[in-house]
Amino acid sequence: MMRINKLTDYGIVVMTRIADMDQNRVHTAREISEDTRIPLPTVTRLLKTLSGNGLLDSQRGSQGGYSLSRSSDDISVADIIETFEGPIALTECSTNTCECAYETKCSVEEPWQKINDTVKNALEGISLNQMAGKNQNEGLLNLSMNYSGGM
Amino acid sequence: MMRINKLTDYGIVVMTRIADMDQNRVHTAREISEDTRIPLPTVTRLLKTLSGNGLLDSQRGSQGGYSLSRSSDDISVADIIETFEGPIALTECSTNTCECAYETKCSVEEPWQKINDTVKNALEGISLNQMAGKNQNEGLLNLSMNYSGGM
DNA sequence: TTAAATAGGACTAATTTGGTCCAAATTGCC
DNA sequence: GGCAATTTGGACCAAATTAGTCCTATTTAA
Repeated sequence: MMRINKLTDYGIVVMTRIADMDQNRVHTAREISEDTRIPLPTVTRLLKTLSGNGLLDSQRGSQGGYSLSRSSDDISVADIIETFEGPIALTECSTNTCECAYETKCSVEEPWQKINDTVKNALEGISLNQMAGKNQNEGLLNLSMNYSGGM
Repeated sequence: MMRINKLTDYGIVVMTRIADMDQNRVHTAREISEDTRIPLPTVTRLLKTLSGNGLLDSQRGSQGGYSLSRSSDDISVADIIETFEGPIALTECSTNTCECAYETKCSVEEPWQKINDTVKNALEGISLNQMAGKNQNEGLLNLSMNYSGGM
C-alpha cells in the first residue's frame, strides 16, 4: 500500500501535538502519551528519536521534557519522515546506489529520480505549522501540480 | 525508508520492458524473465497480477503470452503501483477508514489527504511511455510543483 | 538525597514481504 | 486425438522488517 511506517505516522502526530501546545514550556513523555493516547513506551522512543535527530530539544532531569527545536514553520513533514525512515527514496533507483541487475544502465533510473524529487518536494512543502490544529483556517495547504509543456 | 515494495518495483521494470518490445506480438513470461533477469517464478507472478488487474492482456496456450492492454501513453506509474499495493495511501488517515484513536477528530487528517493527493497526482502524471527507453529524448518528464499563495 | 525526567540500547513478538512451487486450464500444432 | 507450450490460481515457507516493551544509566531540580 506504499505507506509510511506506523511509527513515522505516530511521530508526525506527536510533533503536531507538541506544536499545538504551549511553546513556553517543555512537555514530558507522559504528558504527550496521555494526550495522544499512544502508549508511553512508544512515545518515549519516538521522542528520543526526534530529539536525537534535532527536531526536538530535550531537557533532562526533574522538570525536564521536550520542546520544538525550531519554529513549526521551519519543520516540514519531510523532516519528520526522514528522521524515522532516512532519505526519501521510493526505490533503490532513487538512491545513488542503484545497481539494477538486469542491465548495464537501466532505463527507469532517471524517471524514478524525477518521480522521487516530486514526492520529496511535496513533502518538504508541508510545514508542521500547517498540520497543527491551531491553524484551522482553510487555504493553508495549497499544493498544486503543474505539468508544464516544455523542459 | 518509505519505499514501494520490491515486487512493485519489479512490476514497473517488467511493464517498461514490455512497452519497449514489439507491440505486434505477445511476449512470454520466459522471454521477459530472460530479458530482465528477474527469476522466472517471480516474473510469472508479476505478470499474473498485472494481467489480472487489466494492465496486460493475456493469451493462453501455445504461442500465448502477454501484451499491453492499452497504449503505453495511457498507463501511468500510479496504475502499476496500485495494481500491486492497492490505493495509494501514505497513512491510514489518507484512506476513508481513518480511525485515529487519540481524538474524536484528528487534526492531521485533512492535511494528510492533501499530501496524499499531491503524491498521487505526481505518480499519475508519469506514463509508462515516459519510463520506456524508446523515448530517451530528454524533456519528457517535466513535473514541477507550484505552491500557490491562495486557495 | 530523592524523585522526576531523558538517553541508550537490547530484546522479542508480530507482521509483511519475497520468492518458490504445484496442479489445473487453455490453446496451437502435428 | 494427443502433445507441448502457455497462462491461471492458489498454497506455502523463509527471510526481513516493524512494532512494541523493558531495563539500566545519566542528569537535574527541589
